[in-house]
Amino acid sequence: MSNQLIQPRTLSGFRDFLPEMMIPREKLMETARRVYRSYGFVPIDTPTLELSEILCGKGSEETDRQMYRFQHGKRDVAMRFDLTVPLARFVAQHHNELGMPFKRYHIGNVWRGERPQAGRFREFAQCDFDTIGTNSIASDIETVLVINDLIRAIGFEQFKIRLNNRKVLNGILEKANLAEHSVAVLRALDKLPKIGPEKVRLEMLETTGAPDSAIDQILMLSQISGTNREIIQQLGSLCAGNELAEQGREQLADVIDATEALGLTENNLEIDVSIARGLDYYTGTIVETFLTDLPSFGSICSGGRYDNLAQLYTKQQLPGIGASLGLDRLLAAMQQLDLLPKTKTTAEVMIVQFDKSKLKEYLKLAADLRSQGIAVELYPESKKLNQQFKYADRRGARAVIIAGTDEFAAGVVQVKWLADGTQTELPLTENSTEIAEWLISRCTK
RNA sequence: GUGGGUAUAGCUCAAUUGGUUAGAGCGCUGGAUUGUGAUUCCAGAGGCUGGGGGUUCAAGUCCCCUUACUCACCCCA
Repeated sequence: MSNQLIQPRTLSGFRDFLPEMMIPREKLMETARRVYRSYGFVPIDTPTLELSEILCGKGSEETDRQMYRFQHGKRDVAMRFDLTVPLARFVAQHHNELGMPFKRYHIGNVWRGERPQAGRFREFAQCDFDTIGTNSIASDIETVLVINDLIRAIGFEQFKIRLNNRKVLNGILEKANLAEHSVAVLRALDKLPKIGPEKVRLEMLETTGAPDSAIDQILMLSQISGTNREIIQQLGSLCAGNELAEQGREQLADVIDATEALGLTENNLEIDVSIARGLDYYTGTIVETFLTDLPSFGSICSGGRYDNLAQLYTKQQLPGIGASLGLDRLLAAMQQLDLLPKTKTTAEVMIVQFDKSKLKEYLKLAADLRSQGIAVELYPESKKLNQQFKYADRRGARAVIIAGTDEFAAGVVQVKWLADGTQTELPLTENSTEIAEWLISRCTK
């Protein structure tokens, strides 16, 4: 027998989640679910593994390179790179059963074999929501509203949703006779806030070989500034004469009008004509979302409109729009901003096991409180009180219930509130209702 | 995938120009305290200095490889 131990470790870009990280992580998922459901999105799931021909067909060379892919027996399989391509396969396969329009959300892990960095992992969860089967601008507006609700429900007020429209970009590219270079031009344009107009210009000249005058036309976009309405106005002359661009500009105006009427301000929603996003399938509205306090983390929620989601798998034309919350990136950002609670417990209340002979009474009290909606933990051993208290405190419980010989004789319990150390005596009645009420009134604060 | 930086206890960091047995704070376990956490005092556990190889009388320290993290690209949640 070898006594050589295997060093416990995880693959680069893959992580363990300890309880204090997993508790807020699950809470984020619950928040996302709640917000999505409030708009009528319904949950689906798809396999993490698919045939490579399903996942690789659509992507660029870059996504193919990042895909985890292997042979299993005779099959060539791959791990999903995002949740959108599986959705395309899913709706192509099931659209008769689903009916259109179809609004789904999907929370799941995806895998990308790229170099990890802060907020960038090789395995991470995405929380997608999409509306399939409609071109209505109402869906574009709702997509922005969902993102706004979602980020606020998570607890942020300092964030910026950046809005743009690919029709504006593509229309202006057409006007400048640069349509054939759209990928290179948009890729360079996307870097505008990061590297500035001069470097963007150089990159465009280098990659396209287009004349200065054409590049200048594109770079007019970098001159645009002001309020959302001013930007729309300034876009007027840039878009003039190109149907696609004008259509895009109108859609931008529609989204701004509607969301403004519902109370979204420029603090949280801003047109940014330089953003281009995922260069493969977006065709209309595009959005990305940044935390004001951590802009370098990149977008935590991005998406956009596409004309034909499932064209690889069906002849049905399926337009749609959706976005994806980068749950693990957001979690990493919150950790860096020290916004995560330190709690290591899921029970707000702990009962100490004071008197071993009263185990049944403790179990009954715990069951009573649970049935009234309180998460309760009974300390598993009848150890010294100070150790039991220490456990409750270290894990982040809010209250401890103590019942010893004296209390049982008097028909009461002591409830200690750990934050301030105060102790309250409450009657131990048939269903522990008074104790439950007291705890509920304190714990919800 | 390309290029730079870093790696010492669970965490944050020490350790003369290479020189005895690698230290501290926090955290963890127990005790002081058999009816009370967070404060105080005491004790203990925890390190093949990320892993492997090399130079040297001698390596945490110098060299090479590797792995992980990190930053910039690429791309993107």
